[in-house]
Amino acid sequence: MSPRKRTDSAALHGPLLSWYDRNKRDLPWRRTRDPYAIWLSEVMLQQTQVSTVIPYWERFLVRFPTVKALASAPLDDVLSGWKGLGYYSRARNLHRAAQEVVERFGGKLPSPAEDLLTLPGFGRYTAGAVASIAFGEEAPIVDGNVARVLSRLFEVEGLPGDRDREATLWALASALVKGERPGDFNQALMEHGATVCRPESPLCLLCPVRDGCIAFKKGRVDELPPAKVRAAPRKLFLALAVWPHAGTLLFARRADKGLFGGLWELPAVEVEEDTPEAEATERLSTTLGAALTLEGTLDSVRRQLTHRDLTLRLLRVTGDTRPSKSAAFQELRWCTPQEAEALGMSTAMQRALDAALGHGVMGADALPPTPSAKKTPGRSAKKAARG
DNA sequence: GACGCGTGGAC
DNA sequence: TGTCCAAGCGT
Repeated sequence: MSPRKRTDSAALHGPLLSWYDRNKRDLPWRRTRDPYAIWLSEVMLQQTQVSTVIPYWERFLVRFPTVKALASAPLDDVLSGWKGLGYYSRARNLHRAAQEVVERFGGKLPSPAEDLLTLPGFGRYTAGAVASIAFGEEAPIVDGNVARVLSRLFEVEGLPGDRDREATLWALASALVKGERPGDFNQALMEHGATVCRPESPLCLLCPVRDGCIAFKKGRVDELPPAKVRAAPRKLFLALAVWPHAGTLLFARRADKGLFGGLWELPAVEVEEDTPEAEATERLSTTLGAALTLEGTLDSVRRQLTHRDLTLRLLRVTGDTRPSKSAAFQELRWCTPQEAEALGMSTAMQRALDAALGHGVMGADALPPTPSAKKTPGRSAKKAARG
């Protein structure tokens, strides 16, 4: 690090911190000093917007108030608490990490960041965030916000993922965080990126560190950082078995790895776009180890993920022998629609289930779909949270 | 180092 | 409606 950069670092720390004190949003995890609650917020915020996280964070803490409570809860309950939040391996890692914290550290999150890094789900960012915010350690962080802010301030070139670029950003963040209130400073950097130094139409006129910003000086704010190149989503077609019996439907738990890992679903097999329904039914029969009869088809449910273009085809089936286990799934279970609400399930599968129930597959005397399954809750809370 | 992994909001 | 994105981690 050159002397020039050190000077810049010192000149940025104070202004960003005092800007943060005046302008920070009132977010619920900024009202606690509980390391566990702060940790939870950091995990939920990975690749997820603040407004989405707020209601999840609050509900999750009511349900699992301490590390020990989380560690002793069944994974199914944890995944159910995570339902709809996405990136479900975060929930599995969080659960495993809580158990390790109990076993290895007596139920209290360890410090420094180096120790946190040994726990599942802790990468360099999350370890630095928890270490600085919860424990006051001078640990650097670089997330998408910080990368953008520092790229502009210091005119850091390179695409996201580039080795030299990442090293430069971490070195800058490391130099900058030295000083008073490292946790608040790290949050100031992110808050600044989220609200002022935004990806699109940054508010440079309101920027507290504009005078030191090389990109602003050179008119390159719109060029830095370069947008990451995103691969086109691949198409994925799944055939789902909708198998009603005595007020229940058959559900299956997916393998832990991969898409929707460990979550429950209407039993699914991957098919091709042009796979005939009869053949899809055959494959479901094989997968479930039970002879199925195709009774009819319901609509398809489409769902756009970042990396997948998902089409779920609902096949209404019956069979004489009802399986209770299958080699293809971790677990099978016959559940009423009400019982299914407590299962960890992706939003995509929830939509498919809602569609099936909406078509009356349970028969006339079945319960109607519950209101909670129909629309996203908490709209007003989300709006209020935007800064 | 590249890729797989979700979702709802913004525009 | 389509497109892009947002406080990363694991493999």
